Amino acid sequence: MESTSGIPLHGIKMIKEEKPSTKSSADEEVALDLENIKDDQLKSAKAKMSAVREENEKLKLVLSKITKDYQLLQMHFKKSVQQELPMKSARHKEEEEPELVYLSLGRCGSSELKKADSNSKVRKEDGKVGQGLALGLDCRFDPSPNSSPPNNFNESMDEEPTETRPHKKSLMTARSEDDDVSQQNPMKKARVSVRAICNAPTMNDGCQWRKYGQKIAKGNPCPRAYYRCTVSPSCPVRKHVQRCAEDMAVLVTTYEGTHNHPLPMSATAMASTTSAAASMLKSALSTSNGTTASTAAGLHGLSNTGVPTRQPFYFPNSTISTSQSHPTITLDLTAPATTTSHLQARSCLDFSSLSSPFSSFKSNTLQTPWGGNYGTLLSNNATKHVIGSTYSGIRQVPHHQEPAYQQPSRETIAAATKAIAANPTFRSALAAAITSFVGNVGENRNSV
DNA sequence: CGGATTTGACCAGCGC
DNA sequence: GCGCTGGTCAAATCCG
Repeated sequence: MESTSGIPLHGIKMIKEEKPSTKSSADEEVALDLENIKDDQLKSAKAKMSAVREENEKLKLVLSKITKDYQLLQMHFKKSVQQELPMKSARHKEEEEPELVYLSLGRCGSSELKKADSNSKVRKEDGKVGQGLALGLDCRFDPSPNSSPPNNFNESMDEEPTETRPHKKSLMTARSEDDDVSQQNPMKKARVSVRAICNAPTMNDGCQWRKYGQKIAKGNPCPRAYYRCTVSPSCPVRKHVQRCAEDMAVLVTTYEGTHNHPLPMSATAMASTTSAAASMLKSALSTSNGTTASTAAGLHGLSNTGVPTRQPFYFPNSTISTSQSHPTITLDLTAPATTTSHLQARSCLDFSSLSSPFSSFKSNTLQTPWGGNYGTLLSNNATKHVIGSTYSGIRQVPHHQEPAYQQPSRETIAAATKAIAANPTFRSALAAAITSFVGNVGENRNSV
């Protein structure tokens, strides 16, 4: 609170200035002057205090609202999960699928699981059965009480086996094991590609990466750089970065895999987003029989037939492709989103800037870990606004005008919760984001 | 000196 | 089977 600290200092300074000038005057005059000065200071201080109190009350209201909404979402989440369980089990019986639904970034597709199961006898020997296959690359809904929520990397890591990255010679054997799975699966690891304007050689997503290769790809004069996550030696996440041939300012970052370790706050935004996108990609492909290009229509909550699906997950300017058997969802952040009026400038991504999601709290705009704001989140068209070009810490260049926080109407909240409840992928991503968000509220308030 | 980066070589998958 | 391409490895090099 700079304003509060500034007032008394100014007052002290005034007193110091006044004292020597009244030295020769009568003591009464001095006393009167001092009293007047003190009164003025007191009044201004009181005014400031009341203003601060008001602001504090506002913040409290906002916080309580967030907490309520969070609890509401949690309730909806639990309810819908309970409701979906019988539906899912019925659906699985139809498709002869295993009970677990794997929404994974590349591994553990249902068919893959079956094949993996067939190989389980072999794999049991080295104790990597099942779980080894799950190795942090999936987000799943598991009816068992021990299951972790999807997209929650911290928790998912806890239940995963701690696999150390095989080095050098052992790498080959490990890769061959991995290949056993991938060779059996025609659909390779899902990828999330992010196109964004970025001047830096790589997009700062808050994670630690080590470059392990560079290659000139076909049809692009710019070399493609290959990175792997070095936060944890066993982390399977890779990314490759390449400038767009058509527009050198556009940086295309493609992520593959899911972190199997706790992420710094600054990195969770991107990880959650890519994971959610990958999960949605998976579901989008499954609804379109896994063939190419469900396209943006599917991402806007419509199936290829134009009929609304159960996926109101919204990624504007996004496309799906399955080139080279790699299902890839591309999030294009270079073009302005049609639904986000206040974020139409070309964006330069810096996900690491999200370490302080409440940076704009002063203006009553609640910054979410996506870099969007809570006002937008619960404004009209709530489901449309949540994830789009507003997501994931977009740093606007030039600085965008921050929208004022709008009190969401009941209908809006109802619509938002309905939409959220309808989509498990969105739910999980939102829950993770809100969890971190609410956590930050607490931290911030404690630190003040 | 240790870690990160560079870069040529190698391997696997895919299409013809 | 062969060539092309993407992806990875690992020795050499760079850098703090």
